[in-house]
Amino acid sequence: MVRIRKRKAVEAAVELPAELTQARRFSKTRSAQSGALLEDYVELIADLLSTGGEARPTDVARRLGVSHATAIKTISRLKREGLATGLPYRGVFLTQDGQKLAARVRARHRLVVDMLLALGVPAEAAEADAEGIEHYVSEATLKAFAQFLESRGQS
Amino acid sequence: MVRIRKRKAVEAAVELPAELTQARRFSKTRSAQSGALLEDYVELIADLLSTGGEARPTDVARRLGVSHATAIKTISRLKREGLATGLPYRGVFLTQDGQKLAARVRARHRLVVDMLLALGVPAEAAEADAEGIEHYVSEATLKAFAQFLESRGQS
DNA sequence: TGTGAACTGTAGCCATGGCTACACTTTTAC
DNA sequence: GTAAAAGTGTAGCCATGGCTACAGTTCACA
Ligand SMILES: [Mn+2]
Ligand SMILES: [Mn+2]
Ligand SMILES: [Mn+2]
Ligand SMILES: [Mn+2]
Repeated sequence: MVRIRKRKAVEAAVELPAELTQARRFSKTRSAQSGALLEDYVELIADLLSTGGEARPTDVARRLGVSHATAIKTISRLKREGLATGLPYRGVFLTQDGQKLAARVRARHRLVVDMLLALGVPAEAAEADAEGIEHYVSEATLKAFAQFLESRGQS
Repeated sequence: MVRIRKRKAVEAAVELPAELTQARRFSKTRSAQSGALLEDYVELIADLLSTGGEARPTDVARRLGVSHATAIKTISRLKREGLATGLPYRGVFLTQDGQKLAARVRARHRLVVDMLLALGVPAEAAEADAEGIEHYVSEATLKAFAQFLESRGQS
C-alpha cells in the first residue's frame, strides 16, 4: 500500500541559476574547510619558531590538543604540500611558501579578533570564534573589517 | 654527523595554562566543524519543505553541489542522529529536534549575512562567507552582532 | 497500460584527520 | 658512561564525507 506523490510540479521555472549559485557557495565553503587545518598548523609552527626558535611535533600537538601521532601525520602532509621541511628527530621548519602563508594567516587572524573585540565580544569568545571564522573570510570581507576598524580609530 | 640540540630550555615558566587554553579553543573549533555539515543539511531540508512541501535527496544533492549518493549517505546520518525521518523513496522530513535546529540555524545564518552586509561586504561575498562563518559564531558573538545591527537601525 | 526516464538506494573505493599501541632515537640525569 | 625519561616515528584502527558504478523503484506520458 504505497501512496502516489506528484513530482516535477511546475517545471521549476528556470530556477536553476539560483540552485547553481548556492551549490557554488557550498563548494567554496568545502574548499576553505580543507585548507583550514593546514593554515592553523602553519600559523602555529611560525609562532613556535619565532618564539622559541624551534617547532617540535610534541609542542604542536600539545598546543592543538591532539595526539603527537596526529600532529606528525599532518606535518608530513605539510611537507608533502611544500609548506614545511625538516629532518627526522630534528623539528619542523617552514619553506618560503609556508612562511608566506603563515604571514597572511596571522594577519587575518588578528584582524578577525580585533573586529570581534571592537564589536564588544568578550576576549575569550573572540579568540575562540576567530579560530574558526578566520578560515572562511574572503578578501572582500577582510577589507570591510579593516575599514570598520579604521573608522573606529582602532588600528 | 648529527648535531646536538638543547631541549627544555627554561622549564617553561608555568606557561602551561596558555597552552591548555589554546588547545581548548582548537578543540572547540573541531567540534563546531563536525556539526557544520549537519546544520547545512537541516537548514536546506527545512527550506525545501517550506518552499515546495517536500525534500528529495536529489534536490538536496543539487543544491549542495554533491552527488546524490553523498546526500543520501549524509541524510541517513541525520536520521541516525534523530534529526530527520522518512521512508524509502518517500522523501525526507525533519523531526521535532530537526525543526528546532533548523530554526536556530536559519536565524543565525540571516544574522551573519545581515551583519556582513551592514559592514559593506558585497552581497554575493556576504552570502558565500556566511555559509562558512555561521558555524563558528558563539552566542556571545551573535549577541554582539545583533546589538550592532540594532544600533544601526537595521532590524 | 507499458515503458523509458528520473529518481533512490547500495556497494565499494579514496583521502582526511582523529586515536592507541609499540618501536626507535635523543636527551637528561645520575 | 649508562639508564631512564622524553620525544619521535610507524602501523593500524575508526568515522566522515567525497566519488563512481550499478541495481532497484517510481513516475510521466505516449
Ligand atoms: Mn583557525
Ligand atoms: Mn588562527
Ligand atoms: Mn553553512
Ligand atoms: Mn547556512
